[in-house]
Amino acid sequence: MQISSRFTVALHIFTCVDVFKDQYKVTSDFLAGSINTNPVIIRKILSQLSKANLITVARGTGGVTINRPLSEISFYDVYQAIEPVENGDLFHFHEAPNPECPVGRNIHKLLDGKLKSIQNAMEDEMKKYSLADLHSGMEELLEKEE
Amino acid sequence: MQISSRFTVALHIFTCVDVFKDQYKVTSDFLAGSINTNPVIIRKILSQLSKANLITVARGTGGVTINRPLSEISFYDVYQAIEPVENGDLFHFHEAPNPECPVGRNIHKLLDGKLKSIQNAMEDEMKKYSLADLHSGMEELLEKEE
DNA sequence: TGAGAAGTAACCATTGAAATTACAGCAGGT
DNA sequence: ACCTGCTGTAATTTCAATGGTTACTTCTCA
Repeated sequence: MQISSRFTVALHIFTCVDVFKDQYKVTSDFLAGSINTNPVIIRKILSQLSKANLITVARGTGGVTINRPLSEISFYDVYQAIEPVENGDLFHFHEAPNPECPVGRNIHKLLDGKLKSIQNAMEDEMKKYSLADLHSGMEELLEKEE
Repeated sequence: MQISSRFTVALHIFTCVDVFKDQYKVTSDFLAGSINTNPVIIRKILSQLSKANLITVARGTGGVTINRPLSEISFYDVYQAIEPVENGDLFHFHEAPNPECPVGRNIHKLLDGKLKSIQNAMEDEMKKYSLADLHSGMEELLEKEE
């Protein structure tokens, strides 16, 4: 099982907006062209990002702007805006284990803390990266191309 | 998106085998009763675990035994046995970004390392927990019940 | 007011998870 | 040698989520 491509698409969107914001008006069609998908898919993701106050999408005229300095938007912020994780739990349990079994009625108490710490390890690492890292990383890559 | 319940079910299975191995023959029906699911689901998971050499399932007579000391089976071992992650990559990309776009043709180079480190953070944390922790944890919980 | 763009509803196809039924194959007890 | 209980596994079904697509409404600016 994988985390849906919407997360990496969102990072792709931010990178595009950052790179092209001065040369082009960055619209959903423009982004769909770079990512090679459908504009409606992009709009749905843009909608999630703007509900999380990370970006502003101009109605009518079109175009995306980023609401905060790049260094103040982490991968985790993007992840949270995009992934509708149930209860915020990464790990899924089989519902309704048997309460008459000593193991069944205690399995949550046994596992919850440990699983949470695994999830936290991942999320904490996500907090270490920001869109500013994407900015500098992309600059380097583009220089190398020349 | 969540990691499938097969992982937590597998941990539940190990706990049951450990707790009940001396009192009962632990069969797929027995396990299905504790977890409250279908025996065939259990057998599929048992099949994955035995292919990974973590357990042995007795044909004919039935019953599950764990192949190694509990302290030598980590959550990560179980996770790897259970989750058929494509290429081992936790994060999914949208296929075929536009190679004519400077961002599109560099997005993988830009993100791959960072995403890998996030995945590694999770997997490393998984390696910190073993079935021995489940054994001691469950003992504590059962004592409290009395 | 018209053009371009976002918002969104309504579909559809595909995929994977989980459940279920059915049956063949195996091993131990009698 | 057979019966019983259990595993292995195929086939099917249901359900939800993802991703794609079309179509239409709404908005803003020139």
